[in-house]
Amino acid sequence: MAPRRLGRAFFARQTLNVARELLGQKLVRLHPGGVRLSGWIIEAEAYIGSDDLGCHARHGRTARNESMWGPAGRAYVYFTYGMHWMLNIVTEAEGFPAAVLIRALFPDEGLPSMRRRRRGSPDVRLTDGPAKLCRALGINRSFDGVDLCRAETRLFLESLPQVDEASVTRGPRVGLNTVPEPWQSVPWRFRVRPEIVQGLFKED
DNA sequence: AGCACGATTAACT
DNA sequence: GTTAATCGTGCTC
Repeated sequence: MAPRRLGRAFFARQTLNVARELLGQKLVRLHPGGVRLSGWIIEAEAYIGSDDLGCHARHGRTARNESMWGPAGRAYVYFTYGMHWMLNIVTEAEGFPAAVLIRALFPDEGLPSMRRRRRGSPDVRLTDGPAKLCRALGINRSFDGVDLCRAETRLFLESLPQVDEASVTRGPRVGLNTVPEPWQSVPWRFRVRPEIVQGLFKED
């Protein structure tokens, strides 16, 4: 049975639901030449609107965060710390700035390419951070604004069964250390339980 | 024009 | 646990 691509309707919903339901879905990067790089999403965070003081949209609409204001199902890719790219997927209605940050993957296809891009990292560290997975998959500025729902894109998501509730943990978002409350502590981070991810690595 | 800092990572004590 | 790396971005002057 051929896997189905996640379409616009999946992303054009409440960001918290999208973030939760992205767990277990497969992120696929099509390499030039047809090689597939992919991994299952195991961690994601919601950033919701310009009132959310942890969200880049708190500055209003700017050149950098423009993609977040666009239609759902596009990539919002930004540069930070002078060296790292981060991948988000835009959610909700066009004109409302919200997105889900993809924070970690369990690597599946294209391991040799990922190892080349992330030279020196063991497989368990290949895609276990938001900047690491962008590096491993070769995601950079050129992906900002790309529509992940179109047939010919080189980046998209494939639909897989939902991760069951018992396998999911929820908590505060990471790295918002100077953000005012309640935004620093709202439980908008979703993860597949670490012990389950460890089990996935052991199966290989 | 200048400045402080970031949705992080790897290396080190 | 602490810190350097490294530069685009948004804010202040």
